[in-house]
Amino acid sequence: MAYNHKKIEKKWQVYWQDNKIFRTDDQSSKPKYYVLDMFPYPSGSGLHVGHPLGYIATDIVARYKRHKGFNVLHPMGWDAFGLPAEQYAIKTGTHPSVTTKTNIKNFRRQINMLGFSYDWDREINTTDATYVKWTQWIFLQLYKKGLAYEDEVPVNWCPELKAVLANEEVVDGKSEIGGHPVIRVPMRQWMLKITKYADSLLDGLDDLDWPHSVKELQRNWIGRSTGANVKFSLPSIQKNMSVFTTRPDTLFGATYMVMAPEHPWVANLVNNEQKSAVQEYIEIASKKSDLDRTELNKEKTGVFLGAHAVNPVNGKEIPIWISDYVIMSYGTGAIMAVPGQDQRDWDFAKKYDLPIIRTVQIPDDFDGEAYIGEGVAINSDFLNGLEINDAKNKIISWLEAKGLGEKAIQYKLRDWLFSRQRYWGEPIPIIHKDGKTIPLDKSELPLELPNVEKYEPSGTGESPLSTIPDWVEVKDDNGAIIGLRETNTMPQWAGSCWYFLRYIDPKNIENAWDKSKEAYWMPVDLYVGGAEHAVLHLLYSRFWHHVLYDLGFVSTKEPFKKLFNQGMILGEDGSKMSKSRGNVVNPDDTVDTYGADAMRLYEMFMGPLDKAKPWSITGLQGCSRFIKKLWSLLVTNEGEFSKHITHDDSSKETLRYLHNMIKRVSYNIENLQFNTCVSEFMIFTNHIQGLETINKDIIKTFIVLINPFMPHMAQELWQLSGNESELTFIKWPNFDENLIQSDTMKLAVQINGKRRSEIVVDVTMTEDEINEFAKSDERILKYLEGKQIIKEIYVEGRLVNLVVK
RNA sequence: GCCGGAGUGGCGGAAUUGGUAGACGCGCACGACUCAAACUCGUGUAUCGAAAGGUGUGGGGGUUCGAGUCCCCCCUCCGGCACCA
Repeated sequence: MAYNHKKIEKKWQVYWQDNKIFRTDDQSSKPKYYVLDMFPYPSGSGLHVGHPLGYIATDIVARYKRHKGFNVLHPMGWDAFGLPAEQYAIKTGTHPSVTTKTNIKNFRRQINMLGFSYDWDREINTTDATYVKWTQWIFLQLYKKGLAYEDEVPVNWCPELKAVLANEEVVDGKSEIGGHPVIRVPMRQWMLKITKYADSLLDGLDDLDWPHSVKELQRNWIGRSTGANVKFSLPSIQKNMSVFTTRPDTLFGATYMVMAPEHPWVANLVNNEQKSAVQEYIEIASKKSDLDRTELNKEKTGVFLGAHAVNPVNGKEIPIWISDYVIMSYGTGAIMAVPGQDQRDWDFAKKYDLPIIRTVQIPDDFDGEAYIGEGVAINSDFLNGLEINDAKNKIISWLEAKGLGEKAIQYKLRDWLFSRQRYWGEPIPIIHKDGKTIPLDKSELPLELPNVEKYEPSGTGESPLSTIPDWVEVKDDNGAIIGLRETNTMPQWAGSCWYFLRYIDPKNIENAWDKSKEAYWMPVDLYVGGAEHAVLHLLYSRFWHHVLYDLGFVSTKEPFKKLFNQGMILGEDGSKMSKSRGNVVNPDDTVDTYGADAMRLYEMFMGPLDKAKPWSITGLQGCSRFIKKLWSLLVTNEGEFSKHITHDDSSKETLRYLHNMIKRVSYNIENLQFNTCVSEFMIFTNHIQGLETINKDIIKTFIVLINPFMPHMAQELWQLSGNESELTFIKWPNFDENLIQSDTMKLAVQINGKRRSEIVVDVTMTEDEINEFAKSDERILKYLEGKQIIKEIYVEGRLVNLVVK
């Protein structure tokens, strides 16, 4: 009987669901294994074949670990707040929760059709009130710890749309919708003090089993640099200007100072003569969009303020300029310019004819401009002759002793802009009263979204919530207004910062999670998802987790022990799958035609999980062919287990194939190398295809091995073989190294490292015997004629290499 | 520019981490089955050469008995950051 994937896959999916085979016990004497997927945003367009790639991999690991005797937590849920549903609501008036519900239904159907072993009793949805409650609760923990504050920060304001836009809604300085100009305008926002955790987040990376590239990305993003703050006095306004530098050793070479155009002191510093030029420059700089700024990078511009600063090491007066190559938001918004040792300063100095003093000895063969290499200090008074590091230490001590500066650390990382002027997000649980902020009490949570008529932002750029007085105004029993609710909502990142904790205890109404359950399950053992989340999601959720750890709510500092990024599946044309290219492959069609097992198997067979690789319909057909072939090998036309499957003893050769497969498949699953596992199945199948009879126990072992990859067919075969016990929990087989050994082995014989012949020897032969045998080989003899053997190298089970002269 | 990753047959990719390069699959060719085609099965398939043999893992050097694998220089592609002082 030909393999009927539709019937069989449906049958087992219903069986798994009805019998709750994958329901996970909260506590167990078994060791735990927590394998997590990055949960999806349920978009309207559904999945394409690339989306479930990571889910297939984690499902294989989950099923494998169950065979290995682990209590496996493998949940799925929905990151359901987000812009598309809100935009759809603005367009059609459909409430986002309605859209979300529909989309989730479709996503769940698509995910289920692939036969994943999720514990659906733990399904979560970030937009459920029961979930929002705890997202808000965590926000309040951060607030109470002093990590949430309000600040005026620039946002993307589109005057035409009267709306604040997210970065992804701004393309080339214009709104994505309509192409209207977008400018940066300061607005009151909620910020989270992630910078306070910069060191903690940096240090935590060291011990994580994460891709090297992701760790590097996060390190660069945090961007820690060490140096010193140096005080320059500003005589004209009788203030001190502190600047950050990583090269305090070059202080004697600081020949001018540059401030960001937006620096608040500029207005005070500028003299009358320069006033109009400075104002004009500030004007132009403020109008530059981000794109212009990068384009104009090539040529540096700036204006002299007509004021001076005093270099603390030598008392010299140096001119102060403004230029947009200095950023207000890093350090103090001002720099000491050392053109001799910094190329940017060199370029600027050359253009405006400012003095250049080298303070590090350049090598004889140096022909560049600014010199940033190693060398001893020159032109630097008491630092002269010192290597860079020694000079740094000495000048810092000197500055500290005189009260003119100190050692300092700076980060590129900025605080997290946590508020959005949107409807479809978690309301921030804060009440404003008399200029103060009052957090809601836990008992008042969740603070739910009210129904609104319109989803557009209010004309002032505030969220649509601000247009509902009933909701905004908090009244006492007499109806008097005692406060106003915060109308900003949280960003989409909020829900995904802690969802892995809620899976542990999804129905808990007393607490976000039970502490003992958390202690049992955390950390996540394996986390698989796309590389696009390398920084933001993974940094934000680590930040929250570090805070929760410091507050004693969680038992581990780091949430994700091992991280893996699955690669992209490209279209058949080798480019990214997209509707506009028309190269999207739909999993519904694929599963319908070839079945879930074939799709799972093919996606794993395509290549290494982390690499990008193109889809190939013929490749998929190859895997489908393999499944049908294996089926027809084991099952008769009448749908019964084949008569060739007997209790006859297996040949040594077959046992060797089997145990080799067990060894390699086990090792390769542990190392997430699923493509080679599929090869192993094919090699074994090719072998048994040529046999008269096959031992039944061997086939039963084989069924366990393929179960993680092709669970539907494995279950069906398991049932046909007459097994009553549940396949999911059958013990994973061990391999016997002795059975992998053959009686004879093939060795290459090399002359001077070049392969010249091949010999078959008995495994019992000694090294000397093998060497002698190799030397007597007919093809080797002619290479030895008239030569002298100076060395004989035997590599066990591999080769003999004869070095001749 | 800086940081990270990758370059192996016609294609996707293997190679126990220094030991017979090209497993497995796709594609292709030939053969069997068929009136025929599809399916299925079998055989072959890095490359040059009639053969003996030579050459081959982006290019060039090096270490080694032996290099796809280690070291140095260079090229190309992908991802990220982008005046961070």
